[in-house]
Amino acid sequence: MEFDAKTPIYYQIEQYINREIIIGHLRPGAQVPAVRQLAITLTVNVNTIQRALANLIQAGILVPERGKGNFVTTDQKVLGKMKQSMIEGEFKALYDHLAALELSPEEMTAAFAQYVQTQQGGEAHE
Amino acid sequence: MEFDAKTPIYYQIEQYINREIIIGHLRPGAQVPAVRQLAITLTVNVNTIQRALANLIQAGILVPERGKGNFVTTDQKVLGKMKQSMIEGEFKALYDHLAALELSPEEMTAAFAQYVQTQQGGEAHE
DNA sequence: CATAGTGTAATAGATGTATAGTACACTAGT
DNA sequence: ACTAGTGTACTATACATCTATTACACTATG
Repeated sequence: MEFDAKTPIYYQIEQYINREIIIGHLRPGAQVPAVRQLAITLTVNVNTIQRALANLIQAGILVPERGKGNFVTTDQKVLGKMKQSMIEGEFKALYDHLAALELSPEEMTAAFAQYVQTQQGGEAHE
Repeated sequence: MEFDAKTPIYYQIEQYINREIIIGHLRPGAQVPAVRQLAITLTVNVNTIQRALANLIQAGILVPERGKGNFVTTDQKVLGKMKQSMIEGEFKALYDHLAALELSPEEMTAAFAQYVQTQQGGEAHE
């Protein structure tokens, strides 16, 4: 997996797992791949996986069962909040930066819509 | 100034100065505040300022004059590219993350437009 | 109870980031 | 010349992040 060199890997893994849950690749109650397996898949050290999982456990998104593994919570309230904060976080980052560039709300939406347009036409997924 | 604890301060300062240039607070040819002054204003160490400026100089956005100070380039081509990549970078980050959440292009633009709406109503600029 | 699969803990070392402090070099004004 | 204002360079220290490695604890299976 590719990581942004400017942000901690453990944090990017947290968000990656959150996305896997939101998409449905990891369903509520499902077992998360073993830490040693994740370490291989994501090409990072087990400790880094562990740190990411510890944060997700702390947040109640994953539930650990000793000797068995880590499982996605079935608490829909927690999952709903997580999804909300994930998406809002993305929007807020863009909004704040565009606001710092003194774009009006109309300009923001128009500019982003135009960008999405360009991505649709020239999809050159490498 | 407030910094995101998850990304290097020097990088956030680079982007801050880029924004100041785009907005027009720093015009082409204008002198950037002295490094020691910036260190006080942004409440960081001089070395951190220095590292950010070094990157901007490397990129041709700032032009150093020994003993005088650092100045914003008057090369419109360089400034244009910088502005373009700044805004595109913001869009790309959001687009990629929303795409990872398997939102369609229409859903993306609609969701962002809706978010901007919510920001307009409840503007509690502190 | 032995074993393989899980998570968990602890240590040591490398690297990146940020701070603190000192020193040097160039420019301009007096 | 002196001085004050610039950038620049270097060392030392502290902390966060990541890796490598080893060890331990719990669960399930045979």
